Amino acid sequence: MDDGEEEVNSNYNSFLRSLDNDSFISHITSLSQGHLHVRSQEFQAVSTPTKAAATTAATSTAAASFDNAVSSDPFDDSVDEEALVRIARGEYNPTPLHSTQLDQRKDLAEQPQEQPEQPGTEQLEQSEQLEVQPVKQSIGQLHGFGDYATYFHSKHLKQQHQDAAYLEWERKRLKTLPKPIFTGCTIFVNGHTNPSINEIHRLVVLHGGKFISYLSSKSSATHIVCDWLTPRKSDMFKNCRVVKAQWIVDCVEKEELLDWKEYRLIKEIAYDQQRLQFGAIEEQTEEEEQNVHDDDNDEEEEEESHFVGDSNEDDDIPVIDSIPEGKGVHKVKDKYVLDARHPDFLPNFFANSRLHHLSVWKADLRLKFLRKVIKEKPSRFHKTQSDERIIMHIDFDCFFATASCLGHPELDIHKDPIAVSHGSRTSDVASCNYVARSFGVKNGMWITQAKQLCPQMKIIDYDFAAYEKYSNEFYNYLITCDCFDVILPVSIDEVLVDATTYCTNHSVEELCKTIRKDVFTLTKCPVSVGVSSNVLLAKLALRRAKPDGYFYLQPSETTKFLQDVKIRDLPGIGRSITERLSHELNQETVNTTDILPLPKSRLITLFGEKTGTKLYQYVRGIDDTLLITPTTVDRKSVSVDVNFGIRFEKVEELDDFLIRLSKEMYMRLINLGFCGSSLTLKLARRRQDAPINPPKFLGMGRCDIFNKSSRLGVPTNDWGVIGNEAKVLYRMVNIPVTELRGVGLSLTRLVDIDNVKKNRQGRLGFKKGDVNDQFKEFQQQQVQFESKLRSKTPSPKKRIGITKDHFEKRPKFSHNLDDIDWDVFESLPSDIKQELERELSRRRMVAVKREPNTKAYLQQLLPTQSGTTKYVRVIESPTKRQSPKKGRPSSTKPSRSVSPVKLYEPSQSYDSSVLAELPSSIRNSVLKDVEYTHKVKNLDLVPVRDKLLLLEKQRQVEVKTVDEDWVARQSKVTETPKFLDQYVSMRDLESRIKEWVTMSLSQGGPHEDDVKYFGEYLDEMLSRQDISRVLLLRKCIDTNLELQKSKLPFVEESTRSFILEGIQDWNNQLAEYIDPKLVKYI
DNA sequence: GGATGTTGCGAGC
DNA sequence: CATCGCTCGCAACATCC
Ligand SMILES: Nc1ccn([C@H]2C[C@H](O)[C@@H](COP(=O)(O)OP(=O)(O)OP(=O)(O)O)O2)c(=O)n1
Ligand SMILES: [Mg+2]
Ligand SMILES: [Mg+2]
Repeated sequence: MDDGEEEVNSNYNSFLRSLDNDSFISHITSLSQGHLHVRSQEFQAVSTPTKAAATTAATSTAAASFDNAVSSDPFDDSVDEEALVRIARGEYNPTPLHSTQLDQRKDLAEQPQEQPEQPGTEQLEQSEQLEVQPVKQSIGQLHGFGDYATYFHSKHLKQQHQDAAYLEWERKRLKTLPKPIFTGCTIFVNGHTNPSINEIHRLVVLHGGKFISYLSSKSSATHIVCDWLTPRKSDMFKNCRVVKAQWIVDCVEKEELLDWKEYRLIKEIAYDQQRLQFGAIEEQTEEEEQNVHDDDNDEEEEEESHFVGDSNEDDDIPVIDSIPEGKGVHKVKDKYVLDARHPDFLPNFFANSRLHHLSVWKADLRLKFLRKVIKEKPSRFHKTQSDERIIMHIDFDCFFATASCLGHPELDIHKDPIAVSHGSRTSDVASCNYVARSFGVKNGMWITQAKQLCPQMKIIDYDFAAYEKYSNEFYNYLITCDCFDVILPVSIDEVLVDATTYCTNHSVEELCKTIRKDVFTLTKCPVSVGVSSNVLLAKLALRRAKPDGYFYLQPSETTKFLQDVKIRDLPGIGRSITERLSHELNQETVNTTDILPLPKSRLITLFGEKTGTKLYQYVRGIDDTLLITPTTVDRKSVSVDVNFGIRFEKVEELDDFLIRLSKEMYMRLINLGFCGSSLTLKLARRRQDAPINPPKFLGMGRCDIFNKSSRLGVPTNDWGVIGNEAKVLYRMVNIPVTELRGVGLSLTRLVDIDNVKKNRQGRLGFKKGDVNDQFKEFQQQQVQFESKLRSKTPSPKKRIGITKDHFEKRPKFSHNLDDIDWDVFESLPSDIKQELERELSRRRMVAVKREPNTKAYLQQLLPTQSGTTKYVRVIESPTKRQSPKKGRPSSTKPSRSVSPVKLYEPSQSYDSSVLAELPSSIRNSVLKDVEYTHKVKNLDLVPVRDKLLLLEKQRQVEVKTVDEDWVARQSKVTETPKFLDQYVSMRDLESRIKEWVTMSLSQGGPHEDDVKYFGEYLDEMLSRQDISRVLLLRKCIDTNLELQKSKLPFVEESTRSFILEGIQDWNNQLAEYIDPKLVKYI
């Protein structure tokens, strides 16, 4: 609408931002003295020639409106033009609407007749024939109405139907059915198990249980059967009942439903597990009001007490997925929608946050590949670094979309437009396939917009477990195929490899083809490959390779290739630099060629030493980044951020949330083995011009970011310390809780937890009196805190309060805010005033504005020693600044002298330090005790400590030193299991197999025991999800048998038939012992 | 001028 | 009716001594 207005303001704002604090205040002062015209003068002076200013204005408006149109989404995937061209050429057929629908209908109609991969037993096949008709009909009908959303429901029903038929069949066969021990249980099997998924399926159904073959947010399982979980999945399933497959077997054998907890798979994360041991005694204490308020998982809670009370409730087994309604502080509209006030919000959020998963996956991968390097001989590293290298950048095509789609056989990824998303409206499109992209849909878009562009687009669910699985396959393959000097994971779907050595005597193109073919065979997901001589060019080549292709950018073609590359596409060049450059060059889009004329020195002045140099080199296709796997994990920080669902009304709600965040942080720290000594609280505050409710449901909208950090003194992972420090930090930035849209914690200055332990031990050894030690730390904290309080002295109110912080950090202003005449300021034109206010607020120069009743604005809620809480009113003063160094005598705090302030949540302070001293292997298992202590408010901490020490003693056997053995066991993905008690590489295994096959054929076939052992070995690999290797080894046998067969014409006739018999024997044994294990992976 | 802290940007996305 | 907008490192800049 009023574009002109917008334009001016946007530019005015960037002008304001470009000023340093001093000039900024000076600017306000001059304004508030009435010189309104100064504004435009200054403005133009800064933004260079007038014409430039005009263009900039145009660009930034364009950018702004683009922003609005696309969503306020921070990501910015640009359209892949190349891909669109391909699509237009028909290589990626975007089928017209009607024909798409027809195709779908056809696919779906056929679907029910296809044999489902899952229930592979003959019984099920028979049952299929018994009763499939009605189901088929119902599916057909649903299709008729085009209701694909319910398709899976009916698929589910179909399975139930099959199961019923199977049961019927068994009844006829056996005349009677076994005891229905699993009545009321709904079982889901995850990954490879022993017995197999099919067998479990059969057993469960046979014994009265319900079996489901996939978990969705809508379906619900009472138990998840699983023998091995990736760490990531442990996280996903941490609130579920995950049991080992043996549970099923034993239940069946004993003919009763055994306590699943005896078979629990996830031990380390379930806080409450240990409670059974205490529960009998302390049952009453824990159902106090504290419990209701402070519990992280009410559902688990109840369930546990049921079991303690004794198992008489087969019928009302709580359901894993059900969201607890009603109790506690949560926001229910029509459905269960939690905001950050609800205790279940956090685990739920992280379990479903794609960005969280992506981040964690990335970190995990780095760690894994680091370990690989440690294990490997370093020889490869020193190889010819100076030569021209072959760098490949490999990336899955629309990864989430493809992977999720594999769980939706009724959809055709090549024809149907598909997007992965949680919901509708303002839900993000995480990934959309290339058909959807041909309509203009992009990753990161909101559903509303995507639907506008492509109304028939199908939305499918996330399937994080699948992404992990395919990625695992992918990475394992890369390791296994042994062609790379370096493998550097970039993300879950993306990797950089150095193939120089291999390509000295192999064709690059062939390698690309092979990789693409193999990965597709393994995962059914296409990857694209970009190849060139350095990381930069490989990355750029990848863009051209997509989708489903490869592109080899020869060094000689670099210059030509770079001509069409926009600087935005260069790695390391983001939005900010792009904007500044387009401003600088006075043109809308900037190509690499536009930068060529600029001298290096100019780029350096503009963007700084490093960035300038990098830019200078990149536009010339130069990139000397060495592709070397880092050899050390030197993590610098651990952080937990939530910028979704943050809606608080009361400070206490935030306090509770901060504690929960700290616990999350604590868990991560424990898992990573770090303590840290510097804490930063990051807050996102609704921008004053942003609506209270941002366009995105429960989103953050446009915000200003505030950071506040403090030294903790000693490295810690204690959630009590972290949480309470966070509360203190919050009280130092004066932001009303209602304005918060995002909260994050970040711990830096990390120290390896074992070092902390070592230091502590050293100290303890010297002093012995550990409790005193603790107390001293405690006091020290208190002193710190008191001095913090003291530095805030009450003083006469100002019209606009300035935080003490401001003065501490910027004491040398020549222009003080006090120079500003606020009355004149108030009378400035409202748009200008607004911009100034926003900028003031962004610079944290304004504490609280427009809050007439700010008298109590800084309430300090602190737990006191007695357990009650006290409110301390603090009014910050802009005029009086204490010298921060000298702790001043305690004169000014009348209100807060009664009792010493306790900095910690009840519990925590003691046991956590004990915890830090435990060997990492048992640390996890004691967490629940800590949690327990907290819950029951057991103030007698000594027994807990004793208990921990005892536990440590008991477990001491398990605590191995770090030797070759240990290292080998750490990396599940990259290692092969021990073969005949030896550590072996894939190469070793392959040559052994060759030997074995050759040798066995001279004896008329393999020994049965050997085949069985081989089978067990594969099982072991399978349990590590190492499917590609397993298949490789299996294939290796075939290859060698083929090899022997091919030699047959050259041997004597008698030998020939003998060998043929041997081969036959091989095949028989493989079919009996090996292939059944693999059938579902082929 | 170096050590140290804070902020903003960019990478995954 | 909704939705799951995270996490890390580095470079530039600010400040302190
Ligand atoms: N705004 C975004 C962008 C990506 N992703 C997720 C989903 C993607 O599948 C995955 C990988 O990101 P890519 O950038 O590799 O995008 P795609 O793999 O989806 O597409 P392509 O690589 O073919 O461009 O990350 C996301 O959640 N949100
Ligand atoms: Mg991808
Ligand atoms: Mg990617």
